[in-house]
Amino acid sequence: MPYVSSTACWMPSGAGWIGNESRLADRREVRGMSGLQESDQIVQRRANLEELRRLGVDAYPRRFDAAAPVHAIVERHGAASGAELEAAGVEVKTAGRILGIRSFGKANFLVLSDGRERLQVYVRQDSLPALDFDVFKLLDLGDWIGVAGRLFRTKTNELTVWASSLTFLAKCLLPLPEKWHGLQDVEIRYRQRYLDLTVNPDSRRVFEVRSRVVTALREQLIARGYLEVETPMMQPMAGGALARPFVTHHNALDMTLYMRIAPELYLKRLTVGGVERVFEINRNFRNEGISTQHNPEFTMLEFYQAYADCQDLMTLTEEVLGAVAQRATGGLEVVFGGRAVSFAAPFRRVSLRDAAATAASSKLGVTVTADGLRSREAAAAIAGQLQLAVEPSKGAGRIAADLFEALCEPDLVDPVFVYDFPTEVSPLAKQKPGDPDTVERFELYIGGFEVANAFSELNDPVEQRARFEAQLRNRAGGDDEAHGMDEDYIRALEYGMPPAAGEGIGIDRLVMILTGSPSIRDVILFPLMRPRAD
RNA sequence: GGGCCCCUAGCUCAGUGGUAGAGCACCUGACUUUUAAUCAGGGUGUCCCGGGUUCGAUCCCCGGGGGGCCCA
Repeated sequence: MPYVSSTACWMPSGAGWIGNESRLADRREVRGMSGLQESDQIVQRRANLEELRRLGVDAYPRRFDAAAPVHAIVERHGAASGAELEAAGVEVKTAGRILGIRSFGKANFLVLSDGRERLQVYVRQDSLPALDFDVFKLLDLGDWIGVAGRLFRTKTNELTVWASSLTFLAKCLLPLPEKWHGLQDVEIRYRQRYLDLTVNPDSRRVFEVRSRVVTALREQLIARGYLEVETPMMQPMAGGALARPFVTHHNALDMTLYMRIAPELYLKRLTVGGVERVFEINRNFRNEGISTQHNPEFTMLEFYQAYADCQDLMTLTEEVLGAVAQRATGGLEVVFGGRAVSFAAPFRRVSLRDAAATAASSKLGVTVTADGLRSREAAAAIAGQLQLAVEPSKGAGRIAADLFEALCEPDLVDPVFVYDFPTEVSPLAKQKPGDPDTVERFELYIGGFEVANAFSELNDPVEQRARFEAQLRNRAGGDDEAHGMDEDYIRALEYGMPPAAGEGIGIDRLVMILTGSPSIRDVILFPLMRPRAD
């Protein structure tokens, strides 16, 4: 950062400022000596700030009574003709950041933005108090101002505020990205999201859709009688999913804590406690790689419903996601990755082993059936053809799940429920009657990746202990994502958990699809980045 | 973790083994309904960092940093 050296602009007026000319001269000297320098644009902006203070203007005032935000004015009067505006004599008072200045001497135009809409302001010397016009002359792109005046339309039919007063609200000391191309550099867009939001209107829209998605999900569940709760994000052991946790430490208790990888086991404890319908929307943390579909912290909705099973949740999911898509985007159809995606119910349904067997048969030219994948030898042979790692600790179930991921996932664009998961990869789900190798579980795929995961919850404490013990054997066999033994959770089950089904929905991925965003980092305001070595 | 690609002005991007350019932004001037305003003049830079090769490196080589995409 070349421009952090001077603190002069933060000092009270006159306390340390040495004037623009000498400042410039100073800079030229400094350049050769230390390498530290400020661009002319920053010097100019600081000079304008000091000049404002010299005029007696409070450069950082407390408040401003904006009667309406810019977007409200545009929405309310955007359709009115010039004659209608003139007849009505519409006075407005609003505020925002200046994103454009077109100056003609005595006639001047500003573009004022509230982050959602832009509104033109007409500034002419003979319509403003003298001081306000002096302030106008010192404005830079990016400054925050308040404006009052009458709405009219220019010769080119642009809705415009004819300013009768102009109030300085805050200074922009650093130059903004270019107005036409916006901010393209994804690294700056993620690291300095405020700049992205300032100059790229599409970025703001993504996060407005995201907010509507979360609101709609919450409303859908509350309307169905669910209770919203918050459960621990720092846990003595990280369970409820197969993933590596982040580790931290509590000093006063001198104990190791893990950032949660899922809220599942706590929400199910609430089911034991008689909360028949419960949900939580919050962050999970998984210590794994970063990709266009993975951020180390991400937002999940998890919900549990007593007396329901996996099948019930398929229906519920179709209803809820349809309502969310409608609410967030205004329709059931979106385009993701250049392909149409429809949220219209019913969603297609296919069993995991069927999907894997069909894909293996057509893509690899082998003959394999869903039942064939129950044999470890058959499954391993196919995995070998795909150069997938087949560790000795992996049974037929894990290999079948690997095959499904490798062969099927990218093709699942329209929503599809993949059901009947191997028990081996589902330590918390209830087995199918008469089929101990398979659990009542589905994952919902949209746009080529997993968006939701649900199952009939295993509530038999003896079977749960056996599943945890199997996981411990996987861990001993080298699987560091295997689940640990959670005695406290088993004790809760021993008190009796009603039959229940539960589901998790990845909010970030759902928003990616609904906004057509190719990377999860486009829908997370501040994605994790390596720190810059400044 | 592996492969490929990127890093040049505030931003968007060109470019070359001879110390760097355009558009916007910025500065000076003109202009009373413009809107990517226009016109005239002005280039504002640690070419990501550190080594190496070379008379000379932003460019070539090696190492490092940050980012992107694909794969695991």
